[in-house]
Amino acid sequence: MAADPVAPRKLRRGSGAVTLHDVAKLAGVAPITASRALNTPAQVSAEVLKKVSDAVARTGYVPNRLAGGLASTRSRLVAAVVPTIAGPMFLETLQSLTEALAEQGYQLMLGQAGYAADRDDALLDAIIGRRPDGIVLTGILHSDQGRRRLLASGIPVVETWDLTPTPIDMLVGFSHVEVGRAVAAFLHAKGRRQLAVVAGDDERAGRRLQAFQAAALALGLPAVQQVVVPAPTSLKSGRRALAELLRATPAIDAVFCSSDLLALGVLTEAQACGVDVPGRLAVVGFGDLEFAADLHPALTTVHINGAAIGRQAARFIIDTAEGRPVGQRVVDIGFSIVDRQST
Amino acid sequence: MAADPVAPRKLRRGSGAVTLHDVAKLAGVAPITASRALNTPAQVSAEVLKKVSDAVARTGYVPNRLAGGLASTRSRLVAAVVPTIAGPMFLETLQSLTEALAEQGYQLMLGQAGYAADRDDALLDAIIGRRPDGIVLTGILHSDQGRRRLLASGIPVVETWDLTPTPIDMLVGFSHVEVGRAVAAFLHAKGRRQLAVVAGDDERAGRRLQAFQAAALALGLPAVQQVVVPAPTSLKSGRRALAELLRATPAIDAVFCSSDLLALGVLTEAQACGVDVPGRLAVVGFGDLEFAADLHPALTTVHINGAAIGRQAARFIIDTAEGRPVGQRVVDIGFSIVDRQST
DNA sequence: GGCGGAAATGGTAGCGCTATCTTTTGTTGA
DNA sequence: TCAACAAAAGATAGCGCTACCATTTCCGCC
Repeated sequence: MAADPVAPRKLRRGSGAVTLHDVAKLAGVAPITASRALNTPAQVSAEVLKKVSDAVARTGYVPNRLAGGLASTRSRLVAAVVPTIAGPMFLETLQSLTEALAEQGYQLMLGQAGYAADRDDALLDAIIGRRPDGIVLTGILHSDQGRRRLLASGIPVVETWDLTPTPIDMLVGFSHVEVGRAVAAFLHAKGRRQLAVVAGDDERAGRRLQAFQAAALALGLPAVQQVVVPAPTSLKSGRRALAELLRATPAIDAVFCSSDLLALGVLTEAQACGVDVPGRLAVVGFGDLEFAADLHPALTTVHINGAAIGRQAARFIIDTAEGRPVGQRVVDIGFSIVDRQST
Repeated sequence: MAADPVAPRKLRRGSGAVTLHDVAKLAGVAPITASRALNTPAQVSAEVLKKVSDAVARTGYVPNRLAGGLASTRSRLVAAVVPTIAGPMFLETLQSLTEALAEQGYQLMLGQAGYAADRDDALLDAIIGRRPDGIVLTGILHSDQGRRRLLASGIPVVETWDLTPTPIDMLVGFSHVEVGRAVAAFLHAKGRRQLAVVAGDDERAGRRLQAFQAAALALGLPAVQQVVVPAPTSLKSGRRALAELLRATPAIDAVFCSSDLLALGVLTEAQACGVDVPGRLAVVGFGDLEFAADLHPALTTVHINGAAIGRQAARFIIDTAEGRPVGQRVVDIGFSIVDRQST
């Protein structure tokens, strides 16, 4: 065999991985045809389809979606922004979101906004730079400027876990005001009169709290005692808060907590202090986390269908990305009060 | 003004967003210079730097990292695979991983393997297709074939939460066998003799369980009772498991649970049944989740520094991606038993 | 004063894929 | 038989960025 006459300046830059060209060559078709065989198999003859599938199997080819995304301006990436992943509140939403996206070939990128505003900008750069096909906002985006940047980026945005009057784009959530009202009415109907609230220091919990207070007032109840604890909420905060409440106003007969974790803390402290629940004190949580039903006493709480929120958010984004029209851009997923033993 | 003499076939395909070329033009430099001003500012004069920054600010330019990743074969994406995000166990690791990555301009992609093996392949395709600079495995990757594919992909892999004898690549974790042994010795030293285990049905918990049993045997204790519950573990499973244990073997005086959630269930059931903890029954958890310290009684548990695992995993991947040599490729992060009131 | 060499800038050529258009092949009916 | 059209396959030209090489500029120094 003759030696290669030309000594090529081997300026191979690529990753060295199998490319669509390799597959096409092996299958004996043009690259573009191989591309079609993989992406729109209906446009290709059965024979070509087989040759390409075989070539893919033989080479172990995995399409480079960065390249695909660049060429098609569809990255099949979706960003989710949460305050922090450590709080259990949004996990169910994230889980169902990830799953629903994965089923359609989309991948979730996770961004944590933290509970402080100053990282917003860096986070948005990181996200927008990846050109996701959509952004799911769970919990607050702090700055108005951030909202404006998102809008300017042209990326579809789904806000979740809320029902704001002025959504950026699409929205799946429920009314925190309604929750506050409903819980106040619920406790009143159960004969509770001295209501208290333990709420995390975040904007939505604040809205529930205010609505709760207003509703209690409207029902002719005495002033609602309140303790605000730092976000993210924790069992410890709940214990401390109840201790504080009992010290300041021993007569309280119901506590509405802004998370189930807080409620667990309240329950724990009550037990440690010998306060009977629900005899002397009713406790209501928020979120209906998995453990709520099996506590002792089982926790009465506000149930939010977090998984449904995630699925709907995925549907919004995928529909938009695939060019299907999205009819109703605002979905109220509702909530329900699960009446268990703690009230 | 004369009409444009050439009617260009406007085949603008792009996203319409500001590109590096736009910035360069506005700054009056070549695109490549603008690129350097953004990525390696040290290689550029102060004057150019200023012009480019101004142009960026004026246009609101956000670099397209898909294009950058394609050109440089460095996506600055890192994939994390967890069994499910809904279990609280790995959250701390995920959180610190996300943060540590974000600080260096990397973004996390989340993949859920589920507790079943059949989605492995699709998940790997989705991940490998995005050409991440690294993959963090938390919890098991099911199939051996999956491991082989990962290896073949050439992507750096960090396995976490374990200390396997044959790591794929890099590893941050601790020894589950040591945990099992240490807890057995701990309970024995506390005078407990009738040990029991409630363990989730996953491989690592199984290894802790076995080591625990073996150690108990070696210490001359009677056979360890065990209940295996489905993964992911839950409070409910814990309650049921204790009920079952007490029915079958009322004499048990200590329970080692494979998660804090399970331990909370055991504690709850004990309280509901009037079983005194720690008087009659000692309870040990695993994970030291945030709530463990504030339960009543405070939960004795095995502390794992999940945040440290996340940080180390990030360091591994970033060092590898930036071409820095990684010295020690296996890091034993250790564990400790936090002795609180439940034992 | 001019030369070596570093520092700063620019040009070119892709990374691996797909949108768009063009060509070829196959099918049908008048 | 061949125009008329649909289906299948291919050619071309980027997507927006960076690696690599080439060029220019600016010093210091013998």
